[in-house]
Amino acid sequence: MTDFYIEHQKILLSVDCIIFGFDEGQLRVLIGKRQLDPGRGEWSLYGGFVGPDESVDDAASRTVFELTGLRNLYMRQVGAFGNIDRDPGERVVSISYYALINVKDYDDQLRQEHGVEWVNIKELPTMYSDHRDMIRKARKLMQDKIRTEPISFRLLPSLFTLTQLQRLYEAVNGEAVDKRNFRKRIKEMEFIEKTELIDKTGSKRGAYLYRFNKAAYNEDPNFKL
Amino acid sequence: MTDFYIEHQKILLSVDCIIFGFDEGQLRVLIGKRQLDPGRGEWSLYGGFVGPDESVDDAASRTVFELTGLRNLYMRQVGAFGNIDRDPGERVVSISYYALINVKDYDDQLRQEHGVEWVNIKELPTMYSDHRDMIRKARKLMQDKIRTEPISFRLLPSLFTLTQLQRLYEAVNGEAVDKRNFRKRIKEMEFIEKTELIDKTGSKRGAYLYRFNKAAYNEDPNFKL
DNA sequence: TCAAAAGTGTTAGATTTACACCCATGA
DNA sequence: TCATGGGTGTAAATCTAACACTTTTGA
Repeated sequence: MTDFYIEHQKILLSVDCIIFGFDEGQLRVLIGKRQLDPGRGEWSLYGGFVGPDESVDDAASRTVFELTGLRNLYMRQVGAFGNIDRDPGERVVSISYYALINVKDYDDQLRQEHGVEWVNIKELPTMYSDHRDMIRKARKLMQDKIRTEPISFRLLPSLFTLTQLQRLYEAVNGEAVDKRNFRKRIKEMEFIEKTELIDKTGSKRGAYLYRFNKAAYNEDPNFKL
Repeated sequence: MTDFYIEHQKILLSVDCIIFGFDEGQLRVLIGKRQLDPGRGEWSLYGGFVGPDESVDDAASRTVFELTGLRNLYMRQVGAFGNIDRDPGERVVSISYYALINVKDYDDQLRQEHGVEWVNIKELPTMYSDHRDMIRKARKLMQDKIRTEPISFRLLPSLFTLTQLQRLYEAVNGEAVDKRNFRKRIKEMEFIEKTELIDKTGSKRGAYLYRFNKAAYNEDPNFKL
């Protein structure tokens, strides 16, 4: 490879991952105490550096896989964060991504090994560098997406009740919605299929379980909430 | 500065700028023939490298200033483009930004000196590397923003007619809108002020000129189109 | 038997869309 | 005088938001 741009300086590139999960009616993010200097001990996102032989997207996927053991998650880029002094150690430009996971898919032992915790998005602590900005922006992007694309199901088990789905929307958007109006809109989307299965964990009476039919969605992708 | 992250490799970081303008009823982008190898002669966005002593945002502003001589433009990050082989010369990760300018503010001689042209967004040629993807994504982001924030005025002279404003929306969104309905919505926004001035360049009868009152907007920022 | 969550329709109000004609002027 | 773009209102249709009671069942 020729050095076409030899006169320009290179910069350290990292990725930081905002892992969203939904549990106990709350939207949560995986964060942990930073384990290296500088900033050791501060609350931080999980991240990594971009290697010379991987795309930035791949670096993000790899990092999320290291942390969660999960692949093929819904992931989107949040943006590049490039202030000069954003990293107290050295100039590092970071590109952050958010990912959606079903918390039940995440092995709790693996979580503990990485020293990360599920923190309610409404109760974020002070965080290292610009990580709080990253989370704020990721949340905003995710909110916008979840209204127009059927990605909410990535945060739920493959079978879910309508109440679970509603609670998820409420947690993401930060406000309660009317149960009847919500269900009315869900009924119009044929790719959200009612099964004959009943979930009895959430109530005595039990609630029907629904599933997202991806093939049906692809045939008639009209999603709006 | 200590080398905390010494084991990691650095990467060349560039910025690429999508400059949007509105002229003759068309949404246009500034592009030029690439003047350096590799890819010399291919249609390309104007870009630059991120220096060690500037933030990525600053690098983008600087690059846009080099090209246009304009500062304090409305600029937003489009995202990081980080495929390994996106640059045929060497590994370069690029962060793209879009900017909105009033074409009349851009000195045409400066334009020619840089060898860039205003190209209709609907008639983009084949472009260098992933620049077309950048433009597509920038346009999408801009479309979303222009519905909810009063940034359209950045693409127009400070005095404009309602027909100009309407044509701009039509060009950005790619579809015609009803004149009466459009004007009805404009009238509801008090920060779009009618002046007593008449523009006679667009018609024999002449049309009232309007202006965007930023202070009034800040007091009651309810914009929606 | 009662507490707790599941499930179900209607109506008023607000918003959006469709639509057609007269006006002023310069060429 | 006529071609061109400027300017204006109303009504139907659609969408949104508000609202309350019955059901089931385990404790």
